[in-house]
Amino acid sequence: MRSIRIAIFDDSADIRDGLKGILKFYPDMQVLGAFQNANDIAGFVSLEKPDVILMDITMPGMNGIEATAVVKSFSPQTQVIILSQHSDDEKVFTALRFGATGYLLKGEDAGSIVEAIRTVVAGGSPMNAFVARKAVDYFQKQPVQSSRTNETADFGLSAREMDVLKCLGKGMTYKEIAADLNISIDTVRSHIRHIYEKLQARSKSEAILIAMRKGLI
Amino acid sequence: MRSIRIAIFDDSADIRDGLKGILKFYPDMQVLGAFQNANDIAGFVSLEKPDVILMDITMPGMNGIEATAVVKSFSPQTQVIILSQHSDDEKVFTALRFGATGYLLKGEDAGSIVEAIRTVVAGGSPMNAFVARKAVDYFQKQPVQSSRTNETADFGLSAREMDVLKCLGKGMTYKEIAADLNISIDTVRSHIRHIYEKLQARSKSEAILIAMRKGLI
DNA sequence: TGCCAAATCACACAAAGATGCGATTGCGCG
DNA sequence: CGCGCAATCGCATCTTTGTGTGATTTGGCA
Repeated sequence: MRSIRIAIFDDSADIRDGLKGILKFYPDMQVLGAFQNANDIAGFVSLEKPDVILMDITMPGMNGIEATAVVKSFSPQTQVIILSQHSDDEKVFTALRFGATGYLLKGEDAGSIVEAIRTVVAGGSPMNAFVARKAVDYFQKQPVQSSRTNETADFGLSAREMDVLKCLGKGMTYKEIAADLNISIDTVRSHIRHIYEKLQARSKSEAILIAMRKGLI
Repeated sequence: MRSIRIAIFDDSADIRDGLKGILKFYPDMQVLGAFQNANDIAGFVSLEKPDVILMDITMPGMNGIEATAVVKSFSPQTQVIILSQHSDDEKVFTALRFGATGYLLKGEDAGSIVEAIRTVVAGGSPMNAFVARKAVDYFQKQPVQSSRTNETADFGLSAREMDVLKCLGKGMTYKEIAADLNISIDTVRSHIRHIYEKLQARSKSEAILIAMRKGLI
């Protein structure tokens, strides 16, 4: 069986060395190269056309997402597995849209990495479960509005305030929110006032950013 | 720690018994019941509100997808893991859209099932890699445009526009941005206008949300 | 060299949002 | 049974934002 030809792009030498060290134990995996940035990735992939690329998402210069797009344009058959620090990254979708096939989190054990490489070669998409959750949530756009109970803990926000906050998180205007929730625009104002107090925000933009950071939306 | 309360819906007695047999070995997993069809699922979930349901996708009477929708409407916090024979069906999307959180193939080993249950409880989405591939392919259906106006690539945004966008991404007002970048407020307006055109946004909130989704900030 | 695009600024007006100061209703809880 | 709080709504006022319609300068490049 032909060995799997792999390239690594990551700005951390530790990660690069770690990955190389792991893959060294597998005779059917051949590391073609490990690079600290993706600036010359076009030339490399068009020359080598690796089977799999392990791609860090944050690198100086060209980031992992742009790099993925470049890879796919020069060597469509190359499978890109993104390695990211966080799962709460909106970048998941962008990376997938730009052609990445797998999405792992740093800190997966060695076995997972190797398994992921075999999986992409076999035609699957190795996804960290928490990353996958982002994609799943994407499919479930419609809010399955639930508990009318006022014990929505999270930030002291009531259920209704959460409804409004979710609307803010979709970029809706006061008017749209009022229509959507079947209440008057003044009630929307009222809820938003309280949301601002509780989240210590001063504008819609701030409220959205805080809510996202705190995982409320 | 409270044990995880689980229900099983599958028309095959072998599968039901197999799953029960596996879960019996884990003291923190409690099987509330195992049923051969989902016809009475509404009453059951509204009464028991299980933490996790293992749901076969093909059952006589109500199928697993409809059943999932019912479950989520009566007990939104219940996590549904679909068990399917094949990964090559459309049903993946439908099931996810109707509220399923995990999607496994029959024939996963015992450890995977147990791990999947723990994963959904922890807030992740256990997905078989080949099922995940379907979802990934879905994201890649919408192809990407590569407009290269200025070298800042991403969305045709110029370097200065990116500066302004990053400020937006911090929740700053026009006035604050103007001060921060040492330009007049009208110049800020001007840049934001162009950002809105390029991102197809109509407000700060929308611009921020789009920019985050696309990985620009 | 002449055109273009980016960056800067200006003014005016309309729309949206933020805030201050209310009011009423209905529900749970001590 | 009264208290508090969530949810609803109203109005007034000011600030911020969005948009239409301009202008000037500068650097690149065909």
